[in-house]
Amino acid sequence: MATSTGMRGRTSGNLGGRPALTSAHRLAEVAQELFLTKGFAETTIADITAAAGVSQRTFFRYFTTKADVLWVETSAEQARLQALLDAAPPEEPYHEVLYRAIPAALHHPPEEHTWALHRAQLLLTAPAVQAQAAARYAEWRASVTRFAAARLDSPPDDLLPTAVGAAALTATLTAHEYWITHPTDDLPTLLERLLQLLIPRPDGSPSGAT
Amino acid sequence: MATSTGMRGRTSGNLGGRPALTSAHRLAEVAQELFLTKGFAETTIADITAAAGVSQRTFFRYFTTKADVLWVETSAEQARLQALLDAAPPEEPYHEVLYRAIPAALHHPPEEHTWALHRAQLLLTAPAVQAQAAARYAEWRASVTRFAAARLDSPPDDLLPTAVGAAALTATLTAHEYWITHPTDDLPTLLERLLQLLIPRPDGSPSGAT
DNA sequence: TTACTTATGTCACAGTGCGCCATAACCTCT
DNA sequence: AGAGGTTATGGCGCACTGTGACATAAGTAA
Repeated sequence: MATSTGMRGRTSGNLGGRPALTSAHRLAEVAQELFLTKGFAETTIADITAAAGVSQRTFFRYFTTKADVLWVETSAEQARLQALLDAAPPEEPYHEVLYRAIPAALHHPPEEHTWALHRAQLLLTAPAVQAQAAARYAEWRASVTRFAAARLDSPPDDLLPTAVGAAALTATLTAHEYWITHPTDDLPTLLERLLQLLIPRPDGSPSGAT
Repeated sequence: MATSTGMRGRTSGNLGGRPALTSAHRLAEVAQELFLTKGFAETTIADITAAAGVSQRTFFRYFTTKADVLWVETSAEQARLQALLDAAPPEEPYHEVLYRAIPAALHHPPEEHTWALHRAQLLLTAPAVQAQAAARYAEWRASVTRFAAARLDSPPDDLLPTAVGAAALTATLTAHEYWITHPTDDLPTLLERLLQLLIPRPDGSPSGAT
């Protein structure tokens, strides 16, 4: 499964060859700061590369798309989720695993909260970013779908695991969306409540709305 | 509420002025056919306008974006949903209204089925199309959220109506996504099953999974 | 030094989307 | 018919994104 990040990362092993002038992280950092001051659409690649001191061509060697700089962190979160799902005890009900694992995978230390909030605002409002979003979301959802299918002992393209994956994804997105309009709310709490509201449970237990 | 379609429709009232050489519908028709034969990304605006016999500049007077031609039908579906929700009897439980109204709003006569399938394939797979998608999806979801909030007698930015709107949207999308990989399945049936699985109900009744 | 490797820069190009201005085609009123 | 207003179109230039081809800089190992 080629996780298909939009990054074209330069080779990591530095045994020979010209040393890199910059890095994906550095470019993403510079870019995100410009996005916050000028807005995503108003920031050009020329702005970013000028600030970073490299040529435009170099930018596109690190990222396939301008929007891709916003998704640097995503693969790490994706990997955390996958690891948490793999490590979950088999006897734990699948919905409880998800209530626990998804907020945990998205957890960031307090000092990154404003960064995470800014990122969420950019991810959910800039149209060009949405184009890349679908592919990332698909991986997130697929992890949950596979997990649910395994727990339900059904093929992953059955409707129920599909629904569980879709619910997990939309809970994640809705929580962030709600969060950016209510920034004082606690994201993990929002996440857990939405997961409880949205994830279907096969045992006929009540949905968590009250 | 300016429904903000990506169309820049020429004035409809034709009292005076040069008659239009083309129309949004005609351009969308030509474009969609090219998309199906060559693919979305591989079809250029020049291809479309050449086939339609107008200049490129004219295309961008009808649509703000290449991807917008795929969303012509959307505002009609959106309007149908809104009308159905407005007309629903107040005593009917909100989730049952949604089970009924959403498949109805998306209903197309049998002769349009292949067209609808092709459109769904394009909408859900071409990255550039996703950029426009978020705005359309937001309207769809907002209709449901407002409806749910009214039925639940709560402000529309409460978490429960928000979750209902999110569930309705993701059920719609997931049904289409499932449909394009299982084209022989019946879309309205898929829709209804997913709505039953995903829409949270406040009364503690079992979720519909079995 | 020589060879190899890797990152960068420059150039040219296709494609999207927009602003501006001229022009074509239709209307109504005189 | 002619004048004036209205609307759609066409053409031109431009900024920006993203790519391919090719040359070059700056390291490492022999």
